[in-house]
Amino acid sequence: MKYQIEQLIAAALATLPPDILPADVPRPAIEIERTRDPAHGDFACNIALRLAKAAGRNPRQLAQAIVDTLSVSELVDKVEIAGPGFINFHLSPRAYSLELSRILDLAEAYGYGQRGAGERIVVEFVSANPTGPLHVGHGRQAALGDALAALLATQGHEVHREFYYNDAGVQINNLALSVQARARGLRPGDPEWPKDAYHGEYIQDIAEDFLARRTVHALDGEPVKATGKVDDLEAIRKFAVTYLRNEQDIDLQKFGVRFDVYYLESSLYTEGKVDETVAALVASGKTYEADGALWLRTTEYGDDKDRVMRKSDGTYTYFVPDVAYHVTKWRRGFRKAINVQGSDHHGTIARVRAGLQALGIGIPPGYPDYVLHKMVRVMRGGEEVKISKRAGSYVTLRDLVDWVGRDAVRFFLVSRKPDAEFTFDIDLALSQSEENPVYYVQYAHARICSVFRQLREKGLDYDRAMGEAHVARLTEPHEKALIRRLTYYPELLENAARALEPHQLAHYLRDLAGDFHTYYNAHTFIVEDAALRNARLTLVSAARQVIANALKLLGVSAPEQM
RNA sequence: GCGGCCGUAGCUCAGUUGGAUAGAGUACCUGGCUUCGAACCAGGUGGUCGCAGGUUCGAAUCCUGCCGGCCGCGCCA
Repeated sequence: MKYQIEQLIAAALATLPPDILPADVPRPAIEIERTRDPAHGDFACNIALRLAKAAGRNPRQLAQAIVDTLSVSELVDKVEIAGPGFINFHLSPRAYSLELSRILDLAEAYGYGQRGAGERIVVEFVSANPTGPLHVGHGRQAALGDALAALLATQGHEVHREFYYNDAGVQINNLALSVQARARGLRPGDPEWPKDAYHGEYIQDIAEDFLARRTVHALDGEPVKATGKVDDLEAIRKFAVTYLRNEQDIDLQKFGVRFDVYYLESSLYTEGKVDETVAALVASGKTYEADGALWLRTTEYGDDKDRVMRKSDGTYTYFVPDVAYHVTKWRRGFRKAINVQGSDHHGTIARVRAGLQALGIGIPPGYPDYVLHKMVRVMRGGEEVKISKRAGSYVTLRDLVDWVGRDAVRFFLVSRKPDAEFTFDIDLALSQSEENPVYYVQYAHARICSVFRQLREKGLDYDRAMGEAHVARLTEPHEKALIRRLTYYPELLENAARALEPHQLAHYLRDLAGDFHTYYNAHTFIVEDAALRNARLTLVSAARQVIANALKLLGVSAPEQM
């Protein structure tokens, strides 16, 4: 609908005589906005305000000239000039009727666009190291990343959800040593307890299963059977990593998040991609040796200092496989890559991009994109619970989902801007779980389903054709407000996808549910007048559809009864 | 010190990529179930959009400076 209004304005501008709008006046992009106040109609255009100065005319006068040349459309009832020179469009009942029909016809696909058709995007998120259970920060990332991926898919993008495992390096070695220590019966604090070892209870669990020669397996790999041989550190490492990956798989499955690809850092080494990348960087001439290490001149690409690639002990720093990994994204055909990460990692952005630039293989400077989110602080009993794997005392995602339910956690974690800090008060979530906003939205959905159940109990049927034919009967302000909100949905998806802001979806749902509840309380749907009754049922049926669609994008259920 | 992000009602947060009178929830006060589900609705109280300049028809939004908070600044990831 917005697009059609835009076309009307564009056509009018093109036919304006030069004495009103000289041909040499630069034309800004036409912006069509939703009005904030229903009295201003449905859409507003500020083009006259933006052209006024260059055209040497006052905005209202110019707006009048534009309105005079607008062609007639069945979608538009009335066009007005208001305020300093806005052109306001009031849509016709016909326009509303057509859009409600579209919602019911397209059903699950309503709101989808084709802006991203053919473009492959990889969204990387969670990417937790397999050194411990997922914590609530990972939960925020999972909720954000999954909703973002779903949002991009609505715009026609071919989206891949990807999880990158840092299953190589120092931390994994620490993990193996920790499990080994536990398997030998050591405890934290013992003289022989390894430095920097993980203390969490889960280490003990892994050690016990390793000694019991249990078999574990991760979603994408072969089962691994524990040897039970305490001196075989490599066997312990393999078992522990698979064990923890499986634990994370379980958590994510419970959270309703799936990935298309699990990418293992270790595979970058075994497949030679790390060596390949290092060789290419050396060949590029952007590296140098100093202090026994190999450095990359990342400062040439905006980093604030050069970075070590190969340490003096011969091993690589983490950012080398990171660069190699992003090369694979590019080579796998993803011309756009979005990484959802904690903002505490923002320092890595410059060096990864620098590495990709130094390779000179045509990757654009802004590749990959990042959505950074602030950490989640957890409060319990009025005190902050420290999030630390090494300390082993932190709230896991699994705990949270068990306590307040998957729907509430997902909705809650995605409902605010990623770059704002998030305080998750466990006591509050527990004690007021029924006041969580997610129930407000789900209740609207269940209530609509209930209306149709009531209809059947009264021996009536919903006649959609009759309803669509009488949408013009929906003249109450509450009805128009609900229709306006529903027809905004496609624009919302487009805006939220472009801005990479899934939280817009949560706020929209809250508003939409509010519009419905208000309407529900103000008017009875199941009335004697069949034409009006079916028109109203058409409206709430469309509302149910859009609520269900939006909830699905967030990974939240849309119950028919509560 | 340098860099990134944030600062909006008592509290938690929105603000449609610069628009019209800054909005929700919560808390507090008042009212609404003989009715399609009260897990709901209606009304009220509540603001120097951190501070000060600048840009323009127009600023919570963009620029500069300052104040305050979080994070990062390793041959850790």
